[in-house]
Amino acid sequence: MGVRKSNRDVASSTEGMRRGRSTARSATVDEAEEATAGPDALDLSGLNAVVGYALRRAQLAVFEDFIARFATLDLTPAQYSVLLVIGNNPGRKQAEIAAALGIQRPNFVSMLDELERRGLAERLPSATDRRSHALVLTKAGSALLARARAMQDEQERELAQKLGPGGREMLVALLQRLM
Amino acid sequence: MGVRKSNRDVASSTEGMRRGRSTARSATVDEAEEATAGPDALDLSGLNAVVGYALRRAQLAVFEDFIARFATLDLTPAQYSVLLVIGNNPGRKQAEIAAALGIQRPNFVSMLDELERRGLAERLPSATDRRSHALVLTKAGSALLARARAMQDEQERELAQKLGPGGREMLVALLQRLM
DNA sequence: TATTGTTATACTCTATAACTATA
DNA sequence: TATAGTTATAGAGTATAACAATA
Repeated sequence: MGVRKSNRDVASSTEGMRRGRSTARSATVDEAEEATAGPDALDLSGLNAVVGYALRRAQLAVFEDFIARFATLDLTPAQYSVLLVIGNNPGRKQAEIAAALGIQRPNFVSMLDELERRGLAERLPSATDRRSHALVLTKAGSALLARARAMQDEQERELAQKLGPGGREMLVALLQRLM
Repeated sequence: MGVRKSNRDVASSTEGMRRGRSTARSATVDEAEEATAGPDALDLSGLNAVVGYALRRAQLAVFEDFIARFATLDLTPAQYSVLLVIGNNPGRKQAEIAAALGIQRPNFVSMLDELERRGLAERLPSATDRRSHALVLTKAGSALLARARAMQDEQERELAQKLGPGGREMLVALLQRLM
């Protein structure tokens, strides 16, 4: 199972996995066991109780939503994270940014190539080390990042509404403990 | 960014992403903003506050742990989920099992081929429809599933300890709201 | 010697089109 | 005409080895 999908039909991959749609309530107990059973629905109780599986499905759902929103900016989640970290840490070298994001150095090259091609980021020569590149955002990159941040904030607000009062902060705190 | 990794060095991909290691406490507020800052650590505050990013990292960490445990059984998370769903729903056809797991029908074929090759699952002829296959576990498949379940239960217990009193149930309930 | 960025490469996961045999 | 399983294939994401330039 994977996270990033192709750029075609993002929604289809999780279609068979979604069932009941819940709105904001108070978070109390495990509701995984009871499924909105259809006529000949399968028994998925064993899976729904598993933290790892719930994490995977939730992550897919959130990313799917993210990808759909960011399609207008032509940004993937990975590209957004790169712009965000460069923007908050200008002048750092590729290896540092890549490591912070858990991206292999070789794979980071083509990502940067693309961002540079689109005029969003730049590889400046380092003043102290002629091997390394100091990464910065261009004006266009900063502007796009600002728009992306605003869209991301909106998603965060909608997620917070789904999660109920205090739910978002609670979720993030719990997730932090798993890392 | 992706979820499933290659079968070689699973740990390396998230190496650059992990920082502070937290033990069981009570889950209260968002602690994402403060990072265990090293000498010249990067500012990742923007990312750590994002639900989607926290979800991705937590899911990678949990899967990494899962993969390491299940290496002794030579089972991937996907294979485990397939055995589990077939075990709980014997006699269903491929399309049903695949859809329940969010797996594309074409991609499910080779997964079943492998499980059948290892003598864990079987494609029986359907009594009512000569096009479809009724999926069942073999005795060996049921036995392996039992061992896998026990290992998975142990992981769940350890996760519950990391998450603190009521934390696991709370987490699953919150994740359900995102799907 | 070690590190930085890079190229080449391979493997996994995911997705679609199209075929066959049945219904 | 539609469905079940399958084949072939293509695209992302991710991983490693090895190279040149530099430290």
